[in-house]
Amino acid sequence: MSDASRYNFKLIEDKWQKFWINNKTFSSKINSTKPKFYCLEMFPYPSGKIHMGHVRNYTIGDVLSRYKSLSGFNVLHPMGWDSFGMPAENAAKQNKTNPKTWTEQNIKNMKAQLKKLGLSIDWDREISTCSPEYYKHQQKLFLELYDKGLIYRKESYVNWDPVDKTVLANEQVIDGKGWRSGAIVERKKLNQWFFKITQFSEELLKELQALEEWPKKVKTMQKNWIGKSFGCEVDFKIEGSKNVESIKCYTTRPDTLFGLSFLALSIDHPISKHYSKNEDFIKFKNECSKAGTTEEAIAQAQKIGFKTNLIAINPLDKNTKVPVFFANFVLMDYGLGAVFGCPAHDQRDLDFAKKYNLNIKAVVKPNDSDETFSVTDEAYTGSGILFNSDFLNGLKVPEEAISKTIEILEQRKLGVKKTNYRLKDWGVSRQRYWGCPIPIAYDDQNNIVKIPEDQLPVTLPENVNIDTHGNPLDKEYDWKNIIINGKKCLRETDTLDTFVDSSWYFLRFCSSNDKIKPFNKEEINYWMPVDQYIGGVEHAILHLLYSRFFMRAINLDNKDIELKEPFKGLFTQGMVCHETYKDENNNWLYPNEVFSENGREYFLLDNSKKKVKVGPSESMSKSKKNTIDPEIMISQYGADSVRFFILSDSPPEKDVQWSDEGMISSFKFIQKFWSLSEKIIQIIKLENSSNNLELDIFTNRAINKINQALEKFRYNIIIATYHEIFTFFKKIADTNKNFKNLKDNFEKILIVMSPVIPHIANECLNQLDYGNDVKWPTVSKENLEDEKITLVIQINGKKKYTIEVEKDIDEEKATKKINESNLLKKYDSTKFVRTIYVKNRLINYIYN
RNA sequence: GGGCGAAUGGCGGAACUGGUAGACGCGCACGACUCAAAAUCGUGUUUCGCAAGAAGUGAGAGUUCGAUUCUCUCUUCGCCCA
Repeated sequence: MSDASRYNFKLIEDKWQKFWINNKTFSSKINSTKPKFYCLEMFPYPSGKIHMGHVRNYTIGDVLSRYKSLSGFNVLHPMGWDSFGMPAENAAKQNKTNPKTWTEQNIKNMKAQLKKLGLSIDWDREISTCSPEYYKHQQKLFLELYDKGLIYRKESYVNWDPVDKTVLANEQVIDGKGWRSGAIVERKKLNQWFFKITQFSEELLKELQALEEWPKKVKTMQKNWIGKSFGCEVDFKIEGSKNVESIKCYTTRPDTLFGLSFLALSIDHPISKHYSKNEDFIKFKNECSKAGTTEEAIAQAQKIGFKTNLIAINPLDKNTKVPVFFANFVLMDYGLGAVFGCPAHDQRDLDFAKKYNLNIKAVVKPNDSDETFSVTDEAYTGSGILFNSDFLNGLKVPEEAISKTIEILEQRKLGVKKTNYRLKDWGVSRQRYWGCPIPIAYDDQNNIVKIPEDQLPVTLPENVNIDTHGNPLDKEYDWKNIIINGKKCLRETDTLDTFVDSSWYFLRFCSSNDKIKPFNKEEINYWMPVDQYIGGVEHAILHLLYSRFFMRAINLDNKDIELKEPFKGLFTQGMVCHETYKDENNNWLYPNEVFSENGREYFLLDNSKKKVKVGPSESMSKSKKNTIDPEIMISQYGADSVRFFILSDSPPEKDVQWSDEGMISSFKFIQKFWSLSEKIIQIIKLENSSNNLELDIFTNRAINKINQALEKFRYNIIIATYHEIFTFFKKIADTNKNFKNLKDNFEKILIVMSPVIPHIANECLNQLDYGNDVKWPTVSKENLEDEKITLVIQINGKKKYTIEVEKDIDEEKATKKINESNLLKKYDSTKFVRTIYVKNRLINYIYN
């Protein structure tokens, strides 16, 4: 290939990117004459540079957006920045800059990088959650939801880092220690703001069902997260106290009541107030707070208890009296903060019982065991039959036993059936600077005061000292002290969880230029819901659940918006993976620090004698240095090549391996395609020759294949089809004949290639003098299948021969043809039983 | 421990509702061009076998004329929850 004919992607890609911006090609406006399509990818955190995960995510969305747009939809495809959050604060501490400058610089860089990918984004709708233009609306929404009673303040436990004097998110607690300071994390009670998501537990669960275009996996995950369980509240009469008459426990296993061995209460149970002066109890309570707040931390922590002098009576058996403990594994937020212990059939209870030498009585035996069945080291939680249980003996567990026991308890007024949810209210307070200020203050009596409308927005003070322990806002006295309605007040210094920012951004995109309201009715009702949402499966639970909650919260008592589910379709893409490399000292190495000649043995690039240890392919991460920089790839191979490669090797929902060979091969494809296109453009200038029917048929089928792959997100199949297209059109071009239908078919091909490789496809179309009104080609039903088909001849279900026959012929004609061919001569006709004929596919001869 | 999913050539992966397994790409081999190499183009490439042919979709069973596809058991891996 001569250099002159080489495709200059830098020139062409730059040209088209400018063209799209100058012509506002992707700007979106309400248009009632067209069907709308809202395509949204999860917006990025502005960390500084885009990574391959972004490239994959946004390429998938871009292919869909461009396809829908060419197919006649009015497409909304916006982009923004999830720009509040901890990394900005950490970076500010490290680099002595401020979070705002750092974030804005990152956005600038990343926006330029995204533009180089050639994405069809309406940049006029760009939003950034850290800008007051965005969060002022969020503060209004906060107050609205507060007025609706969906937000409240209560004391709650947090993971407390005693060194950094800060609250940690669950994922920042690693092995019970703070991720930054390494200090042992404590449980600490703080006043915090909560969103009442549990008000919608049932709705959020039930309405998952209607989300037909969501992956089943994600729906299951949400279902488990909400965790609906059926059980019952049981009343236990108490002896040994003047203050306490009875304790209510929640249980999902009332059938094991005859195995009762103790009651366990949360240290926050109302009864604990009777022990507030008991020194041993206070000691115990302190002991309990030396552990994290995650369910996992609590499950793994050693089970400890504080024995009270109370005695509980089994409601079904007055003769069984058991001790009452406070225990660290019981949580006040779940159920009633009190459970009954049945050690034989619950591992946690068993561990506890063994530690405190409590009774262990089995009441469920496996179907194949007899009355001597007992439990020693491992609790039995499987199915079976009740025994040792008086009048409950013989009931099947779980089918009849649970419901029957609840029935009896209800009849005797000893308990009530109860539904419980694992889902807890959403704590949104963060003791940090770089987040949306909560628009609340407190008067001198510590009463909650809403910031009045005319004092909104509450903007973050600038030039604060970030490099400090605890929340920097606490020390901003000028900012904190305010006057509301003539009264001195103190601002709330907590900021909002960044999940709040992303719980409604998809609404803001619909009206991102509305200065007054967060969003307006007309635009929401036109664009929403998001038709296709695309992002990583790591957000399957929290972000998506919070967004679903927000939609309902906004909807409550609001007749303007009818919508409940924000995301009609959801697609979760897989990760981009790469091998990992380590040097002899186990330091991670970047892929561009190593080289290999055979793909098996790797050496250091700057010292070819030093061998490199190759680890398994894992999702790209900065910490393991197994990253490939998209910016370098784009500058080296061009955006079209990178887009082409990132879709080529695996279906989008699965993980994809980054491969240098694959990247180069994609680049070569673009080059080859350019030469082919140049040749075809020359051929088209020649004198017309005849029509080529094969050309029509091939193009029609290829487009049909691409359509089907597009609808099913099988983007790797699209790439395979592009390769087939190339091979076919190369053969056509090699004839050097300008078939009458060549130009038309080649144009169609360029259009169906344009979603993946928009720059080169548009440039080729342009060189063919194709106008600006590009429309997706239609597929004709004719010629989708061949006139002649290959019929398979099977003997006893195994393929033996094939034979060419006309399409749709019946068995009789096919048999005649086979008999003429003498193919079956060697089979013993006396042993013949019958045939099975599947039209256009096969004929199966059955012999004995 | 529970839930969900996956397993197909040397590698990434195709295969519509049960009907020709291995599309397409990578890699590899051979050939053309070249003094030579790179690049490019062409041909071939599941395994065993010279061939005819046989076997073959993680393992084992089952349903069926026919199973990568449906059912059961097991193994391994991944994800989520604990």
